[in-house]
Formats: sequence, C-alpha cells, structure tokens
Amino acid sequence: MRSHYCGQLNASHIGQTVELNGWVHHRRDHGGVIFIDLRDREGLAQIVLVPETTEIFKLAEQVRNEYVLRINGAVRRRPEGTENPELPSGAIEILVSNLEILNRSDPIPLPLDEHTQKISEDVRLRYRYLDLRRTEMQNHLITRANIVQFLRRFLDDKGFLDIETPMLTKSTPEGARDYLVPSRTHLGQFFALPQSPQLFKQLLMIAGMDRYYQIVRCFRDEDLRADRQPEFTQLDVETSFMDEQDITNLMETMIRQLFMAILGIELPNPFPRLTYAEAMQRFGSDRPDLRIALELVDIKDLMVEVKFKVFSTPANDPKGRVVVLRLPQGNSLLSRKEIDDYTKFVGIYGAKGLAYIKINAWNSKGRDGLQSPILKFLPDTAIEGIMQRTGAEDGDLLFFGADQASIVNEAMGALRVRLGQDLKLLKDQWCPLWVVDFPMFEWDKSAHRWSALHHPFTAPKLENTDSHGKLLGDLSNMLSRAYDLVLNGSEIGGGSIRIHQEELQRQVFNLLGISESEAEEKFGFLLQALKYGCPPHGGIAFGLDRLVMLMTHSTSIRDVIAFPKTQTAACLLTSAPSAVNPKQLEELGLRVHLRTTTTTKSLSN
RNA sequence: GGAGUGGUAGCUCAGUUGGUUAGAGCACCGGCCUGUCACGCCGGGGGUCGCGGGUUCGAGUCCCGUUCACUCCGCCA
Repeated sequence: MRSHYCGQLNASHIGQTVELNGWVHHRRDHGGVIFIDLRDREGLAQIVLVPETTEIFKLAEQVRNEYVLRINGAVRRRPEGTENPELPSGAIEILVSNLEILNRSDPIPLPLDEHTQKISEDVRLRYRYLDLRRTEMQNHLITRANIVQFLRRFLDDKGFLDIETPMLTKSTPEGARDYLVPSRTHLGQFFALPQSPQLFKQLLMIAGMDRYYQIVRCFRDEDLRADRQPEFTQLDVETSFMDEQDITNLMETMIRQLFMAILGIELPNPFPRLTYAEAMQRFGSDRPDLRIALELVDIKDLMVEVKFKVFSTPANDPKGRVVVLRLPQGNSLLSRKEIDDYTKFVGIYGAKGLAYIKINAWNSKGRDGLQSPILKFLPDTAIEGIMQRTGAEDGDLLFFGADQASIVNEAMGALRVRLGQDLKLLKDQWCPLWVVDFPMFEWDKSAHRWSALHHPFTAPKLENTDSHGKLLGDLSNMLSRAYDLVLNGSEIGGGSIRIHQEELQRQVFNLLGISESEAEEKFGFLLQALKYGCPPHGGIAFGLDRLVMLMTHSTSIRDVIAFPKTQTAACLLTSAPSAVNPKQLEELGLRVHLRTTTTTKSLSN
C-alpha cells in the first residue's frame, strides 16, 4: 500500500522512505538516468532511476506512458539548479530502490498533457475514464465531492434529515416529458423516473419529518443544453412551519458559507432581491446577470405618436414593449458588420430587426450630431426624451427593441448578456440575487389555457385568498410565493411555499384545466394527504451540477459530471441506449414499432 | 421540430481555382544519450479524407442526402 500520494510530497519528507502507487505521466530516458513523472489523484512526483540498480533500471527502460507502477524509494532534495518551481513536489525527487510494473498500457487515444490543445468532446466521452485522469477533471470531481460534503454537514447541523424517495414512481401530467419504465408485474403499465421528488417531500412534511433534504438524481426527457442533462442532481430541501423569509435566509446562509469554505469567497450579505417584474423590466430576464451594468430603458410612452410603425404599433399595444439598451462608448466598440451580426443574433429570439442610433456629437450639434437610419422618423421630443432617459453621452450607441413584450424581453435581454460577454463588460465578481414575486400563472398560447409558472403546488400570495382560502382576483396579475436563486445569470435554485389546504389545491388544479376526475387520478394521494393535518410547508431545490459548474468555472455541466450524456441523450462510453433482447420485451408485453426505418444505430462513424 | 459550426493519421490541425504519390506537430516503433521535467538527436511505420449518392477526364475540395459531436431557438411545471 502507498505511504503517500505523489502530489503531497515536499521538502518536509526528505530522508523518508516512501511507497508510491501511480501512473506514468512522462518518462524521460537519458540513457544513463531515467526520470519518471509518477501521477496520482493528488499530483506528480519525479522518480529517478540510475543504472547502479541494474535490475530495476532494465525494468524502467520498458516503462511507457500510463503504465501503473509501485515504487519504493528515498525522498531526497534535488541537486542544486534542477528544482522545478512549477511542481508542488518540485524541490524533491525519489531515488527508486524497488519498482514493480503493476500493469501495462496501450498507447492511449487522447493526450493527458495539460499543454496540448483541447480534445474534441466525443473522444473525451468515448474514453471518459481516461479523460477523468486529467488534472482538470480530477479537480472538478474533487471540488464537487467537497461541495456535497459541505452541504450535507450544514444541513445535518441544522437538523435536516436525509431521506430517500423512490426512483420508480408515478407519471404526472404537466411539466417535462417523463422517462418511462415498463412494469413486468403490471403488464401494460409504466413507472416514471422522477422529474423531482416534489410530491414525496411534501408527503414527508405531512408525515411530520419537519426538515428534509436529499441529494437526488432527477430525470427529464427534454432536449439538452450546455447546462441541461437528461439526468441531473438536485439538492432538494423541504421544511415545515417556515415562511419564505425563513427559508431564503437559511439557504442564503448555506450558499454564503459554501463559497467561503470551498472558494474562500465572500458573497454579499444579504443577497439582493428583485421582484420578477423589476427583473423583466430592467434586464428582460428572470435570471439577470448582474455582473453586466447595462439595463433596458422603457420608452414606450415616447413612441405612441411617432410615424414609424415598427415603434408605434407595439407602443399602442397593451402587450407591446419598446426599450433602449445604451452601450456606453459603443460607437468605437462596434463596427457596422458587428451591429449587423447582432441584428441576426436578436433575430433568433424573434426580433424583426435591431434599430440603433449612434451618438456622435449630441452636446455640440443636437440631433444633427446623431446618426441613424431611423432618425428621420423621430420627432425632437422623442429624441430628447430618449437622450434624457438613457443619460446617453457622445460616443454612445443606443439599441432599440420594439415588439411584443415577450419578444423584446428575450431578444434585448439576450443582447444585453451577449454584449456583456463579447465586449468583456462582466465585472469580475460573484453576483447572487433572489428573484421573488413571480406570477402565479402564465397563459399558454399553444394549449389555450393557464399553466403554473413554477409548479401547480405553489401557494399564491396571501392577499390573493380570502379568509377561507379561496382564490380571489385576476389570474394574470396573481403572484405566487415562489423564489429563485440566481447566480451570474444562471438559475441555481428555485422553490416556494406550497399549498397546504386541500380546497385551495383543488381550485388551482381546476384553474390549470385539470378536471376533477383527472386530479383524483393523478394527484388523489396528495389531495387525500392534505386532509390529514398537513402543516404549512415549503422548500427549495438547487441544481447541484450548475452550482458546481459555476464554482469550478466550467462552461458545461458535462465537465462536472463523471459520465454525462451527449446532446442526443446518448452515452458514448457504453453506447446506451441500445436495443434489447426480444425475450426482455416479451416479458414486459411490449412490441417495438418504429416510425422510421432506422432500426440499428451505427455506433462508430 | 428548427438554425448554425465542425468531422482529413491515435490526438490537434493545414490542405490554394477541382489536377502528380494527402502534409505538419504531438503520440507510437527502432537506435543513441547520466540531470531532465512539453528532455534532446537520428531513423521509421501509420490515411475507407464521417457515410451514401451525384457532377466531372479527374473530387479531401463542387452539389444532394445522411450521420455523429457541439452551440443556440423551440422545449425544459
């Protein structure tokens, strides 16, 4: 067994005899002396072989990269002038007295060298066990383990119980597409893998467990992104008898202490809070990246009477929005071609164009000092209003968004972030915030009905109910008791106070177009449980992968998951998913009927 | 479902207007080398240019289809 990890050796070990186990990172054979960088989880150490130890020197000549070695030797100070300051163990080396080749290795299909260029991701995924030997990936997984350990300790200290919930559960309507698992003992019926343990954790509150947490895998069969995997990990939390202030305060403390413990970083205290409405108004997003100082400025009222339909139509539409995004000193930052590229960019979000005004010399020349194709449509009053409201100065560039509010928010919100990234306008700091006062419902245009913005178990704000718990007022303005935690433009957590009265839960189902009988069939167990002394309760769930991604400065959650799936939800390492044995299908009472002719997928290309 | 980028040696890439035998670095193999640390020097092997079709005297290069990976839109309570 090893006595030390390679990477932990330093000058304090000089004179000691050690045993190391590890992989050959590099071998430098000088004929008369051989150096091997031996690597393990904790780092590198240089081991030295000299011809005087004839037998093991011969062995060392056979050694190749990624061979697995066990060595014994004496730690000694390196000769003067041969220290390597790049290496934590660079002051010392190990003179080998015994060497055993525990295993050989074929040449590996990807370099582990930190100096080489980026390796394509499909190669990395195909040989993930080799990719994970890289220092960067090892550090990611170590950091992830440390984060999980911290969160468990914190919650355990606060009296939270780690309780497991089923992986084989009931398919529910609404929400994401379920992964289904056929039942052998109930032919023709299916389990679903949980999209989250939402209902079980509510039942645990009804069961009186009071404080629950779980680090739990969740499954959603939807299309993927850099920050979305079909199976992902949540830190899931639920408490009884706490209101939204209590919960967000506690969770904020947890995150603040986590950043101090893992990264030594002090987050703001308290985290800023924004209402959903304000976030949308100022940033066009419910997860604003506050590292970027740019903001949207409303000018709808100034455009009501202009003779430019692109602006006046949304200005006169109650659902329309007209905004300006001011880019300070943008004239010199952006070329005409770049502005055209941004016009294409906002087109992705449905914007029909991207009007702009260059402020060349407003101070000296007034409107003659402005430059824009749309200038001729705008009367002096409108221009003065824009200049005043945006506080624009000479050299600035103004971008305009005018359309349905949803399109303006998405397009200009995305433009704001994109400009921030492209022009390096991001502050070098961590910007967490709570977004609160979410709408309870949103209108689903394709389904022609209301749907829950958070989920159907979220409680409405108290002012929306009468003393008997009956919902009052206009659905489109009703606010919920939901809250999201946003960090640098990523939603890393979200939760709410839940509905704990049966009657109110039935009303919400009803408003969401879930019939009485469907509610019984799908959620009967919940409705019944709510009758038996359900405590007021609420909770939150954090996207652990996203949190680790941000904390390790990764750009994809795949880089913090040991064995992630590709964008088409395939595993390149195991070639999952795959066809199954006909006998297995028969036992399940299933027959595969494919729409297309592709029955077998080629695994290699 | 849609848009974009890419696929050439084990890896990372270059490959001109369509024209001789498809190149480089790293890795690999053989030889040399006692203080290197991305060691060095000499020599060598290695290619279904993702796949299928088309245009052409001739295709890595042009066209069509398809597939895989990535980014994004839709989707993701």
